[in-house]
Parts: sequence; C-alpha cells; structure tokens
Amino acid sequence: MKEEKITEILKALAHPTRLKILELLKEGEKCVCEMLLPLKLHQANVSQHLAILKHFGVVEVEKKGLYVYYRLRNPKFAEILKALDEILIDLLNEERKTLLELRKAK
Amino acid sequence: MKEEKITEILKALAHPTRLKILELLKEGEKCVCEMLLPLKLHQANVSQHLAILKHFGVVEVEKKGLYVYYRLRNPKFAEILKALDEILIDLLNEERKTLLELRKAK
DNA sequence: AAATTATATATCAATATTCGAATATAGTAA
DNA sequence: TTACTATATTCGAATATTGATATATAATTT
Repeated sequence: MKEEKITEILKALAHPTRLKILELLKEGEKCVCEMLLPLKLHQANVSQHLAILKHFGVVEVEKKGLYVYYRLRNPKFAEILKALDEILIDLLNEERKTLLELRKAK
Repeated sequence: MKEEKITEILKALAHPTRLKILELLKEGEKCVCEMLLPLKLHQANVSQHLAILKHFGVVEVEKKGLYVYYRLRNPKFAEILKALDEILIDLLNEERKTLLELRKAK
C-alpha cells in the first residue's frame, strides 16, 4: 500500500540528526568524515543514521577509495525540506498574530 | 532547534492512518464520522490520530453542533504529500530501469 | 605484512509509539 | 431529565526506535 511506503520514507526523515544530514547534503555530496564536525556526533552513530536514509531510498552512496560519499537520491527531498521550513515559519507567524489579537481584545 | 520542530511534524505525518486522513482532508474539511467509513477503523482510534495531527499543527478543528470538522492547517501539507507520491513513482521507475539493465547485461 | 584511517555493523538497555478496550464528555432530542 | 449520538481521553501491553559501546571491514600507507 502506498501509505505504508510513504510512512517508511517519512520515518526515515523524522529525526533531528537525519534532518541535519539532509541539510548538509542539500549543498552537494559529502563523505562521512565531512559530516562529523558539523554534526558533532560519533562516527558510528552518523553511519547508523546514514544506513537508515540509504535503506529507505533517501540518499545514495558512492565509494571513492577510502571515502564514502552520500548525496540526495531525489531533488524532491530538498523541496520537501523547504516546504517544512515554510510551514514552520507560517506556524510561528500565526502564533504571533494570535497573541497580538488576544492582547488587543483585553 | 528547527530540526526538532520539523521532526515532530514529520512524526505526526508518518503513519499510514494519518496519511489516509490527510488524503481525505485534501478534498476539503470533513467531520470525524465522514472519515470512519473510508478509514474502516474504530472511532476512538481515528480520534487518537486526529489528536496527534492537531497537536503538531497539521490540522485545525471547528466544532459545529455535534460534529467536529477537521481541515489541513496549511495547504503546503498537500504539496508535501504530492512530492512524496512523486518520489515513490521515481523510485519505482528507477527500480524497473535497473532490472531491465541487469537483464540486458546477462 | 603491519599500522592507520574511514566507515559499517551488532548488541542492548532506555525510551517512544502503537492499538484496543474501557470510559468520559458534550451536544441534541425526546 | 433521560436517552442518544458524535467525539475524546486514559490505560496498558506489544512493538519499534534510539544512542552508546564494542567490534568488524576495507582501502591506504609504511
């Protein structure tokens, strides 16, 4: 069923570390060692998250010598991240607006 | 942190039942009783899922007499669902292509 | 071949999510 | 008020996800 597949993809995205990884990959492909500093996490943990993203088709992998490069498998993932950012901004704006109206109505 | 908020939204989306609910709401607002038949689930369970979607800002609610109407809070959620559908289609096409190439290379 | 470097995997305890069952609430009708 | 209908909430057991630790693999350099 379509919903089950999409659920798997969404679960793959739904983790702070994995979102940060995808933000990094939006700029272009990166090897694991390049992600360690910005993520400030143990290498094993980063590899665990990358394995999940790979397993559910979010990223693809290319080995070059000792390094393993990851990149987004579909540019539409970047669009989804952008839409989510915008939704967050909209939510904050609505909250701000509601607060102002409450104050005016006092 | 931004990633934590987006993770919460993604977790709210990441469930087959909740995706089906959002597909229904893409057509327009619906009361709970209108969703029961297409979802084929117990009312209590549907309400649980709706509570999660509401809590994380995915849907909004309007009570009209005895009925409670739900609708998408932001049309960008519909865009995200559409992008996910397209990603699924792309994945299936790539798989098909890889299979064909494997067969040709035998 | 041994040492080094980059990356991956297995295990496990802590934590989170799930659904069903039972119960509660709230509006409407009799 | 009582009965009825639509919806929400609470609880608990089953299951899934998490991060840390330890270990494994694989390419490169010495």
